[in-house]
Amino acid sequence: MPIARQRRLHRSFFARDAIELARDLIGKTIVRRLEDGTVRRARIVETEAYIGEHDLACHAAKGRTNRTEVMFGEGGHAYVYFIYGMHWMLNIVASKPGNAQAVLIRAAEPLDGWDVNLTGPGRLAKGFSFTKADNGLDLTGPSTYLIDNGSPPPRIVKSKRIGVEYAKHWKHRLLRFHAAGSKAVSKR
DNA sequence: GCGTCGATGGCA
DNA sequence: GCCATCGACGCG
Repeated sequence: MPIARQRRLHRSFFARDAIELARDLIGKTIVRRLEDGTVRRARIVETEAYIGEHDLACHAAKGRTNRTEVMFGEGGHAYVYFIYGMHWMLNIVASKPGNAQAVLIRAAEPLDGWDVNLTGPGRLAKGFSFTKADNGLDLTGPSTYLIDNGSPPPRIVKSKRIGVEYAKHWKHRLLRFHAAGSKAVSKR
């Protein structure tokens, strides 16, 4: 058995359409170094694509505001927002500057024996301690980044995005992706 | 195991 | 007023 090569994901990986990025992020590993030096890692198993100002489920449909500003910027940065008065959501900005797309990270499987529930976007952000302070964070930087561990990509299942009933015809689009067979996929 | 409901604050 | 959610609760 050859040893799988660990490859860091660079800017070009993120500077693509959110649909492609959302698919390709399944099976990739998030790595986050905490202030005390601890490293936490998890394998992404569920994502959703939000594909621009025309997508009524995408926050960028409201135009360029203080909240959505980072989505209009360079791919590979974190778009972190607060919702329901208590939850933070981690998104990864996709595409090129001016094209406001992002991928919501909905669930992951903790690695290295880390005992935490990362099933659902609120729990995932909480587990990794993503907050307002991380909005705009470069995810190709030293503290938080993604890697491809070289393992074969999982079979991917497509479905409708969760919680976007308000988005007119956009609610029907199959823009949610998850790894087939993972027990860590959010329940709904 | 399921459906329903309340929490709680930023946002347009 | 709504929301890219979660956990608690009641059911029988």
